[in-house]
Order: sequence, then structure tokens, then C-alpha cells
Amino acid sequence: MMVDNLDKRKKRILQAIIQEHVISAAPIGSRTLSKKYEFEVSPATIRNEMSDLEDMGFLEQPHTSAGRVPSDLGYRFYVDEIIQAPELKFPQMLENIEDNYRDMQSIQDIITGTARMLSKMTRYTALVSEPSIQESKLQKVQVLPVAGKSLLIVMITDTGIVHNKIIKTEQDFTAKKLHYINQFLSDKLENKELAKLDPEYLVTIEEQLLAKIDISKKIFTEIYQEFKGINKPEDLKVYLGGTSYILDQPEFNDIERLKKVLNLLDQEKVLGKLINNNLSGADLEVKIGHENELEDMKNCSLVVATYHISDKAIGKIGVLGPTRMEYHRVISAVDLIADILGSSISKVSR
Amino acid sequence: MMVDNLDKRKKRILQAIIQEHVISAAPIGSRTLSKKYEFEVSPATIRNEMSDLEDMGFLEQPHTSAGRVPSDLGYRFYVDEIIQAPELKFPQMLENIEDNYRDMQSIQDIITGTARMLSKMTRYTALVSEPSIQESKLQKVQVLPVAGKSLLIVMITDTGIVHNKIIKTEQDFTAKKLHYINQFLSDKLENKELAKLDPEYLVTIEEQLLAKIDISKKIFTEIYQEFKGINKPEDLKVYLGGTSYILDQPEFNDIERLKKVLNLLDQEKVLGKLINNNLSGADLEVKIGHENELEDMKNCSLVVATYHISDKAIGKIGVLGPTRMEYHRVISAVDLIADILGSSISKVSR
DNA sequence: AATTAGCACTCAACATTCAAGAGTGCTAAC
DNA sequence: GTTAGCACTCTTGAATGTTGAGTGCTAATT
Repeated sequence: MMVDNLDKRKKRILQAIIQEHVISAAPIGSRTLSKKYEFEVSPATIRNEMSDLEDMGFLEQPHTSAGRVPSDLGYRFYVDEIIQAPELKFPQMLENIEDNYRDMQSIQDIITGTARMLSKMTRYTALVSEPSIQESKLQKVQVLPVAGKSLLIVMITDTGIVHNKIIKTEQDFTAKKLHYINQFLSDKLENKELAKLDPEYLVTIEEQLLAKIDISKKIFTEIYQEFKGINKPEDLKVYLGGTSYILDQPEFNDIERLKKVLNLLDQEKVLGKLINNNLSGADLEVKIGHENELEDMKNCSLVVATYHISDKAIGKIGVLGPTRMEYHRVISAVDLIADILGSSISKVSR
Repeated sequence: MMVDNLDKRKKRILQAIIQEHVISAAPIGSRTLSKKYEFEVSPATIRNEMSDLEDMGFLEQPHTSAGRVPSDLGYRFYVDEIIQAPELKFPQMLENIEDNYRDMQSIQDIITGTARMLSKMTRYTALVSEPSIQESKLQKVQVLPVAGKSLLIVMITDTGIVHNKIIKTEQDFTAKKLHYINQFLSDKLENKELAKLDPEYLVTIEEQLLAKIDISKKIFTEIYQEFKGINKPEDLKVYLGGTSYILDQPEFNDIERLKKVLNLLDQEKVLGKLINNNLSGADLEVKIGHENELEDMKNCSLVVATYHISDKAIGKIGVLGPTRMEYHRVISAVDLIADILGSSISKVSR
């Protein structure tokens, strides 16, 4: 889209402006820059360079006699071209983090704990989606009788995630009948990848089962519903941590802006779509300002990473902050935590 | 604490001030009052009454030449003595509400949906706690084998709540052994009230089981852990709806105040304690301003109701708003929704 | 004895003005 | 290509004045 090879000096100036702006949240002028950084040139030269960078779209000027502010494109260039290796590995924190994970007994604990931790590390709002099972295989299906005439269906995936659902029926089930149903469902469903359980197949086996034994059609319909819902990214629960960190950002001192973002965070479905829309995509994605589809997020950036269980992409974690975000630090953190999260889940779940 | 019998006129004035203040969020003066309401007396008289009400602690004056604002005590009096029957029953909404509930398939859906709905109805932030099982009985306990050497323990209460947990073991289990374990656990645990499963009893039956069959001690420890954790009110998940409604309240235009409240809402444990601290207490509680134990809530009021499954108190729902809250409307709504929630859960769960 | 008109006084809120400071762009010199 | 110098722009914050809602008190009225 653009000459993506800035000369050395322009790069350094852009980086310096971003660095300063991330700290101060204010426009940066040429004098400030030349005082704080050891450019070997005068403010006037810097001024010229800044003017060039603005022409190229990397900087913006809030009003005539103000300093410059990085544009979304400026941040994009910074993220793509300037940030080096994810050097800071939070080494001092690492032990602490792993300690925290040791106490977590259930997947729920782990996910909410991760959200809290990630937000604490980054000082931005963290989002953690529950594991998706769409790419997993069914490892076990079992129907249990419950008092009354209800049945409990328990499903376990090869990634160790347990789903269950109570369904009401109008008939009693003998142990024998249940045993048959269980056997049947195991044969037909276990080791199938959930995403590939298409409606036709389900209808076929439904008919088979109905032909064999006397069972109300409703049961299968409910099981079927359950499978159908499992794939939608927007239905995955998303857990938040550190919502109140948003308030630390001066750009959200404006109540109207703040409201837009908090509104977003209220809508779980929107968050689900936002973060889970591309489960098998890149392991790390950064969406800067207007790059987000939602208008209300044009002042925000989102850093999303994928977490895995035995190399299978299973869910997403993310950090939401102002476009003026400490990308370097956040990317390292998200990356690190995604790793730990994946292995922690697989530890408790199988 | 105080002459709690105000004469008729004082009551009317207090009520009018509260009514106006709830709308305007500003101090109310004697002139405004006499213009908008048909008191048959002059502003000067109202002024004298207001001065009296201030002396009694029901009103406060932000500064000398401002109007009056209701104090926490004033609201308390209003809630206790002035609010009449919960007249508004949201009749036009009722159908709509029940429609919404019909679509909800799982307890999760119901709870998050309730939070959303309650916040929409009241236009304040809603809190819904997941059902507690501490007063429930175990209806069914079952251990299922999972690939590898893990076991899945499934527990169902008589209130229809399902809990499950995967535990890892170091041994294989034959079908026979599993059957024995299941039989044993059923005998010993089913129909026991969870709150009464004390450590000693658990230790006793643990020894019995260990004596009978060769099973690693660890399994029982994990089951035991699970039961132990079940009782703590602060560990119950609390779901939020309408967090962003807080921003509509002018009292939270002050970022510092806002931060305090949002911080609270971030901390699930605190919310759990807050709302679940008194499960078997009154069915409806109103905590006004400083009546809340938490300093950070001194500008907030909390209306909490208990929801039931077959007459057993099982969880709480609540609404959090500024002390300047529409108590009448909120109380009706919380009351109504608590009812519907209870019956909806029991519908899907058994 | 309760009520009310009248009045002086108070205080927040808003608008206006002003000066300071940071920054720019341009030009001409280096 | 770089820089000093300079006129110009624009925000920010402090200072000041004005307005209006509200009070409390006193003395007159019912």
C-alpha cells in the first residue's frame, strides 16, 4: 500500500514518537523529542521528518499547532516492522504465574484465573474464551438415568472437555434399554469429529435408533440440538478480567467513548464473535483501531492469541486496550499466557 | 433510632423530594417542590419542614445555599414506610419475559439471560448467582471411565444441578470395579444433604471403600475436595448484566467513583460474598448506601432477592444502582424475576 | 400557634477574558 | 541536506464576573 521501507532515521523517529505517546497519551512535538532522545539533528530537521511521516500516513496532527500522534497505520507499521523479538518474557513473573495455575482445579477456575492474571500482567482488559470443541473428537457419550423421567447426557471430547445436558422424556427406561442406547450412541458417535457431525448423518442414525427400539423422537432431537449449537463461535462463553483497567486510560475519560466500549464488553455474543471468529487462523493477531470491524472499537486495539491442546487450536485469549497500547509488552504476555493456558487445561482435563 | 412517625405532610414532602431527586439527580429546593406538587402551603412552610427533616437525618444539604438531597436514612424510611404494595407488576412485559425464558435450554443460558433481562428491565446493573447446592441432596453420583486412566465423577442434586469433575488416577479400572465403586458411592452418598457431608463421615466411608477394594487413596481425596468447596458462598459464580448502565448514572460521571464500583464488579469473589452471604435470610433485602459493608459501595444500593426451587432457597439475584435508585420499580422487578428464575431452572433441570 | 411574604445572603455553574506555553511551517542562511 | 529565527496558531488553565436557585431569618398575617 505504501513505501514500506522508511529510512533508518524515520523509523527511529516513528518509534520514539510511539514510545513517548504510549507514556504520555499526548501529542509529541519535535522539541520534546530532540530533548529526550539523542538524535544528532536539530528539532527543525525532526520537524521535517515528522511532516514527511504525516504525509505517508503514519502520524496525525490533532490540530495545527499541536505535536504529532501516531495513526493506526503508524502503529501497524510499528507492530509489523519495528517490534523485535518478544524479548521480555516476564521471567520474574513466570514462577508466580505457574504457582497460580497449580491451585486451579477446574477448567472454569483456570479460565477465570487466566483472565484475571492476563489483565494484571498487562494492565489492560483481558478476554478468555472457553475452549471450543468444534475441532475435537467425541471421546465418550453416555446417557445416565436421573430421577423422574429425565436423562442426563454426558459428552467428553478427546481434549477432555465435558458437556452435559438434562433432557426430559415421557417414558421410563429399563437398564437394558439404556444400555442399548449407550452402546448405540458410542458406536455411532464416538471418535467422530464434532464439526463433521452433519445434520444428515444425525438424521440417519436417528432413524436407525428409532427403528431398533421404542424411544421417543424428542430425545434425539435434543441431542441433535446440542450438537448443532456447539459450533458457533459467538456462543462460546467469554470471560473478562480487569474491566476496570479501561478507566486508567486517559482516552476513556470521555464518558461517551467509555460507554461504547463497556457496552461491548456487556455483550457476550459480540465478544464471542470478535475473538473466536477465526479459530484456525494465525496464532497471533493484532487488530489496531479501525482495523476492527466494529465502529465502537475504533479507539481500541485487540491482541489475540490462540491456545492449543495437543497442537489442536482450541480457543482464544485476548487483550483489549486503547490503540495507544504497549504492543510489545502485551504481545509477549498474550503469547506466553496462551501457551501456559493450553497446557494447564490439558493437565486438569485428562 | 428515631421518631419513626412523621406527620402526614412531612411524609409527603420526603416522598416528593425523593421522587424528584430520583429523576433529576440534583438537590431539590422548596420552590421547585411547591411548583410541581400541590402542597397547599407556601415554599416558606415547606422550607421549615425540610429543615426539620434535615434535623431528623432524612435529608442532607450539599452546601449552604443548595436544595436538599435524601440521605441514606431518608431512603431507608422511604423503602420501609412509604413504598406501598409492589403495584407495578410489569404486566405488559410479562409475556415477553416468559417468551424469552422459553428459548433457554441450559441453566447457563437461563442465568446469563436472567442477568441480561433484569438489567434491561431496571436499567441498572444486574447480578445473578448460580444456584448453590449446599442445601440440596445428592440425587445421584456416578463415576465414568474416561480414556487414559482418568475418571469422570458426575453428581446430580435433587434440585437438578449437575456437577462434574475429571480426576486422574494411576490405575486401570475394570468394569466390575467401577460398578462396585458406583454402587458403593450411591449407597453412602445419595440422598444426603450436601451441607451435612462432614469431613468425619467422608473419612469413614473412605476407609470403608479402601478396605473393600484396591483403589488409590487419591481418588477419594479429590471427591472430598470437591464436596468441601461446594459450600462457600464466595465461590459461587456470579453473572453480570448491564454493567454499562452504571455509566448512565450521573453520580458516576466522576471517574474515581466509577472505578471503585467497576473494580468491585471485576472481583467475582467479592460479589459472591456480597450477594450470597445470607442464603437462607429474608427473601428480599435492600442495602442502602453505607448499609453495605464495603466502603466502595457507599454510593450504591443493592436490592437482593432469593430464588427457590421447590421452596428451597437456592440462589440470589440482585440489582446494583446508585443510592438514588428507583426502589419501587426495582423491588418489583427483582421480586418478579426471582420467581420466574426459580421455576425456569427447575423446568430445564428435571 | 402556624403560616407566609419579604429580603439579604450564599454558592455553584457558566461564560468571558487573558496570559503562558508548546508547537508548527516557512524562509533564508549555513 | 540542515538549521536558526521568527511569526503565527491553538490549547490550557487561571482569574474574574454574572446569573439564578436556594436558604434562613424576621416580622406581619391568619
